[in-house]
Amino acid sequence: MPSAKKDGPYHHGQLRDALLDAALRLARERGLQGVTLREVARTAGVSHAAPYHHFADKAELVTALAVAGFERLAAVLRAAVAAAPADDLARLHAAGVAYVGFAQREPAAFRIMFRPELRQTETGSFSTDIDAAGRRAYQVLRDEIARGQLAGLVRPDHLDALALTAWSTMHGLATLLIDGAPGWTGSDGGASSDRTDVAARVAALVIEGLRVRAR
Amino acid sequence: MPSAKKDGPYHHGQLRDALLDAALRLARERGLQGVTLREVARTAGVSHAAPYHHFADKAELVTALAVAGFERLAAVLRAAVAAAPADDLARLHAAGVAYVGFAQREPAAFRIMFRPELRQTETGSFSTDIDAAGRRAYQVLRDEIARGQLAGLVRPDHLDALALTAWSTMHGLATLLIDGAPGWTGSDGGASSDRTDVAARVAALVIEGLRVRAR
DNA sequence: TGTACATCAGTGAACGCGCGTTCACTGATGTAC
DNA sequence: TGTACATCAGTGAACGCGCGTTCACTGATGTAC
Repeated sequence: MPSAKKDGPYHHGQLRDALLDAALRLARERGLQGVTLREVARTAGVSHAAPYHHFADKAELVTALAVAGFERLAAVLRAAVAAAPADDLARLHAAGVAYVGFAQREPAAFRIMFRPELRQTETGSFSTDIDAAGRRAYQVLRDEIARGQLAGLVRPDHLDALALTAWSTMHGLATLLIDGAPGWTGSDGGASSDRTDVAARVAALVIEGLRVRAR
Repeated sequence: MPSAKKDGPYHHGQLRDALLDAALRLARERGLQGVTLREVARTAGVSHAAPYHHFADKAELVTALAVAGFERLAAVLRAAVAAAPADDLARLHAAGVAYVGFAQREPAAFRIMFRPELRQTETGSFSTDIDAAGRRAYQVLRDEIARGQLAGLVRPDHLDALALTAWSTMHGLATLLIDGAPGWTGSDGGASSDRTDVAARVAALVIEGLRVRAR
């Protein structure tokens, strides 16, 4: 037990970040309904009123968490694309696999990012911040498909229809894998290596559908 | 104001069903966090302790809601398949479009069905009932793909990999459409007819990927 | 056809709980002179 | 280098709230004889 935590200074210094960390940890360990403002403060070692010096209310804290999640996702996708060879549609495939990998590595963040009640304000509109952060992640996928079209590998259909198809597939797979798909039992009964394989197979199949017919 | 409701008999008679109806209505109108046992009872016009004569606890009520949802989904998919022509892969396409249509018509039920915290018991295992009901819905999709393989239209890959790809795509599209996809703005800016079109286009594209290459 | 009685399906008060938020406060920090 | 003072970032008590669940109860129903 670190006494530094008990005897810490009156001013925390990094409380905003510490609260976000604590909230994410709670989401991971106890699920989304375990993320309460009071418990977040407790976890960060601070009184339950302290967060109000950094966030207007609970919604603002959770929104910040979602924005940070989308930024990490975009970074993961960009890294995957950059690491893959430029030939054929390997980069698009890598982005798809990375999307599912992110969801599997950070299921709590992934759920927060797409939970509608966390994105809608009381008036029913959407948080601009989350929308912008989401756009930056979507853009990575979209750009790779556009690149594929220029290279003559992807059919010249409407770009957003193609991108939405690819996104839907990987998004659906990610949610089914992390939330459990009722009624679906993996072919191999859940071998541990199965999951990354499954993302690669699914990504390959959906890319087949986007590909131009005549090679 | 129907006096029949005020002067109703002491015994309700259909309380179990009335509670499920009330819960679904609340989910529709106020979101999932608006579904509390007390409010459900209030909506059904009954005291807050009455539900305990029909459900062991809140989780049991919500589980029943999820099971009913999967049963309706399976029925919708079967109907769509039955109504479509048997040629080519029209039936598979119809099932895909119907899946998204169900989610759009019943977003509240759809969310309940796939909410993991509603399916997991305290011990971490899954509700057998929900799993069985989910399997019946999945089976419709799976059967159509198997049929496509027999007809030589779908590639002879592992059946569950193909079915998971199709399911993932339509499931992902459904969730992105009903929960809002951060950063995605539909090409047409959200024309009302766009949504059913988009499901048809996406379904067609993913089916392309499942199709055998050499015709 | 009546009556006794078990069972079923409601009621309403009460329990303990943790939540989000507000408020007056206090200790620490930094800046002007 | 010191001192006054504004500002910042914490504290802890308190607010009102609605929740899930339990309990002793009571009214209604159905069955045996």
